[in-house]
Formats: sequence, C-alpha cells, structure tokens
Amino acid sequence: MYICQKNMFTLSEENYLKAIFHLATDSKKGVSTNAIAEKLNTKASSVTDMIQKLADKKVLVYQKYQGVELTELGRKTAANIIRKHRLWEVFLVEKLNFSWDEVHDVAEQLEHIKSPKLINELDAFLNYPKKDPHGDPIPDKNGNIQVVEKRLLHHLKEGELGVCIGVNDSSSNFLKFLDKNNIALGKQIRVLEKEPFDDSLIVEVEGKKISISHKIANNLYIEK
Amino acid sequence: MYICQKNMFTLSEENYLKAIFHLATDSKKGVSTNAIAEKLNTKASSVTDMIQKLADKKVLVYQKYQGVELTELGRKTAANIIRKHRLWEVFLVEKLNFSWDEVHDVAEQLEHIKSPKLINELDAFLNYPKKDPHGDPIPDKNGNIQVVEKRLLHHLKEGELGVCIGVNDSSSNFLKFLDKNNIALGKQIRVLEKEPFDDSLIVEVEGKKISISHKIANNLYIEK
DNA sequence: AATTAATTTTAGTCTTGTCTAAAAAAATAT
DNA sequence: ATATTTTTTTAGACAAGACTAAAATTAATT
Ligand SMILES: [Mn+2]
Ligand SMILES: [Mn+2]
Ligand SMILES: [Mn+2]
Ligand SMILES: [Mn+2]
Repeated sequence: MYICQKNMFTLSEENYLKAIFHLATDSKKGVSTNAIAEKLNTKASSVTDMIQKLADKKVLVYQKYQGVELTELGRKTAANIIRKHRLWEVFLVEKLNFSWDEVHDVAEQLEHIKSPKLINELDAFLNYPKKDPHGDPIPDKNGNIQVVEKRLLHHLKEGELGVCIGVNDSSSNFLKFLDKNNIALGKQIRVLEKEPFDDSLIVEVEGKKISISHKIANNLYIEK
Repeated sequence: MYICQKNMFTLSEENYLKAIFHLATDSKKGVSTNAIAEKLNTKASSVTDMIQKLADKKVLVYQKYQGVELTELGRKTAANIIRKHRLWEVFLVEKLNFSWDEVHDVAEQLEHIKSPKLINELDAFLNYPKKDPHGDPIPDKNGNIQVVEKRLLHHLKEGELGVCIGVNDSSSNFLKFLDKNNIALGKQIRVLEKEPFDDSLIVEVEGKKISISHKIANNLYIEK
C-alpha cells in the first residue's frame, strides 16, 4: 500500500514531463538538459534543478551529465497529460467552432485541469476519438499510444500519391498555410516534380498544382 | 491608448478578486482583511500583501486599516471569472453528466482558463444560459449580473408556499442532502410548521413531509 | 595527448505567494 | 479616560521556479 498525494504534479512539473516525453519519442536516446531547455524556452540551469526534483519523485532517472529517461510512472503521467491536451483540442474543433490553428494554446492550459471524471466524460461526449485535429493519436486512459506508420511528404518519389494524415508542426502559421492551399487531413496529394536545387516540390491537391518548399514538405505526414 | 498586458492577473490574484467580489455583494461595506483571509483559508498578513499589489494594479482601492473596495475594473474582472465558473458548471451538468454537487471544484480550476473565444463559444454552445446549476445568475460578457429577488426558506410563514430557486451553500454535503430529500431547483415547498425552540421546520415537498433544520432553511433560496 | 569548445552543474540572486512573530492601530470594555 | 482585546500591518523567513555567472565535466579538435 502506498500513499497517493492529490494534485501530484505542479503545472511546471507537468510541462517538463510532457516535453521530455516528446523529446524521448523523437530521439530514442537519453534526453539532454539542453534539449529540454530549448523546448521549454528556459535555461539549462533551471532544467537541472527541475530534473533533480523529478528524479526524487521517481518519474525519471537522472545521472549527472548523462541526461534523463522517463520511468514507467513518468511515461504514464506524460501520456495522460497529452491525452487531455488532444481530447480538449478535439472538443474545441468539433463543438466550439475553433479551427485547427487556434486550439493549441488553449489546450496547453486545459491539459492541466485535474479531474479524472472530467476527462473520461469528455472522451465519451466526443465519442472516443482516436486522433486529434492534427492527426496525432490520443492515448487511452492507461497511457498507451497507438503507433502510426507515417512518413514525411518529401520522402515520396515523383509521381507517387499519398494521403495527408498529420502535421509535424502545429504552429498557427504552418496550419494557416495549409488551409490557404486546401491541404487538410484526409486529402490526397500527388508529387509531380521534385526540384533538386532547393528540394522544393510541385504537388497536385484537388486538381490544383502548387509549389511546396522543403520546409513545408518536411512537416507534412503522408500515408501511401 | 493604453497598454494591455496579456495574462493580466495571476491565478492567485483572480482568486482574491473573486473572494472580494463575493464578500462585497454580501455586506455592502468595505471588505475587511480578516474576512478575505477567512474566505481564502489564508492569513491576514498574506492578504495585506496581496491587496497592496492589487491596489497598485488599480482593481481595488485600499487605505490602511480601512479594508478594500473594488474599482469598476476590479468588479468587471471578478464578474468575468464568475461568468466562466458558472458557464463551466452548466457545461459539466448539461453535457458531461456531472451532478450539481460535483461541479464546483472542477469549475474552480476551469474558471482560470484564458481565452475570450473559448468562453463566448461555450456560452453559445450552451444556448446562453442565464443561471448555473445552483440557481446563481451568470454575468454577461460586460460583467453585468442580473439581480434576483430571493429570500431564505426560513423567512416563509407557516402555511406559505414557495419555489426553490437557489442555494446559499454549494458544498457537496448540503447538495447531497437536498438530493436525498427530493429538493431541487424549481420544486415547490410548503412550510407546514415552524418549531420555535430550535427554529426547525416541517415542510412538504412533492407530497412528502420532511423536517428541516434551521441551518438547512437558512441556505435555501425561495421565490414566493 | 593536449587544447579548445560545448554542455552541464553549482552557487548565489530574484520574484511570487505564503507563513510566524512582533508592532501598531482600531474597537471594545471598564 | 484608560485599559484590554481584536484587527491589521510590518518584519523577517521560506519554498518554488526562474535567472546569471562561474566552475566542472564531457565532447571535439588539433
Ligand atoms: Mn497541441
Ligand atoms: Mn494536436
Ligand atoms: Mn461553484
Ligand atoms: Mn454555482
């Protein structure tokens, strides 16, 4: 039997856990102090302080100068915050007329609301969605995340066709660009030409030809 | 032209404003340091510190030893937080299967979410409700609160009939007691007997006679 | 292998919001 | 009018979370 403190993690601790979780799934290595600092717009020294505290709380393992790795508890906690973030994003888009470029900042706040009943009822109210408005999978209540096979648009060869299934960048600017060019989740995209000089592409979306920079093509996920 | 800082008030400042607003409408006098401390479960010295800061921010006027009074800006700010609190309570009850005794703690968290679009869309989504699940009026977006004529149950005379329109106490214990005795907003209540010794009442609700202590009768609002 | 460069940690400071203990002012009682 | 009690404010301390500057460690070059 163990004691379970209510309001287990502070807002700041939750943000660190989430950042480390995301960095860990990207790199599959120990997550470095600097990487965390950059993601959270803070300083490395602040990160060192915080990861020591989080190590005491058993959500990650930390060895001086060696970066950190989440424990099972840490992963579950982070996944739960991401679950809340993505469910709220679905709610905002489906029920409150938000567009996909408006939801992130509000979800950053809502993800910290503490109420198991709230999040489970919200899940039911939304009909147990599997993906958020950006195509990212929603973890289940045990913290399991469905792994999706996805590749970046710029990996398609000339002539190949794919379906847009997600974005790597959820910034408002990027999403508005996609809106402007009629690119949305579920839409078909065919690569017509690849320009070797600047790695840009000419693609076809709904009959229209558009030019896509390398940076854009590097942030759009496609399923063949 | 004036500069408007984003995220104008901290969570703590918002809680102080809300507490002062509620204490001010009750007492119509300057609100005392001790009263604020008691409402927020904190110490008078902490309150003194905070009200000095809030006075600097022009949301209240403060003279040493004389208590505080909200400015127009302070009242509007507080009313907006209360608006959010009550709209969220409606959402939880109407859409997410919460009962009226479960909503308050979650709304205490949700009321601090900053997004004008969120709260206006929520208002529309709920069909512009005028009252929250406890019968309290929901301020409009300009901070105006409808004044409701209401009196406590124990002001009814023997034989008089009224309709339950609100509660003075939103604690889970009180609300569960009402549920248990089939008392809900909109229900008719007739006072059959008043016991002078302990100020208790015998009332009739939906054909059933029940005994009501003074404390209960002092927390139930009635419209004749 | 020895330097240099980059990363990470430590030490010390700051702000916010809280606390306790003591001093000051106001309210109440004698 | 004075003394006592209550309320309020000040002074000093603390924890969380952040920062800067300096020291320590690791990584990369020569
Ligand atoms: Mn997001
Ligand atoms: Mn998303
Ligand atoms: Mn409430
Ligand atoms: Mn309420």
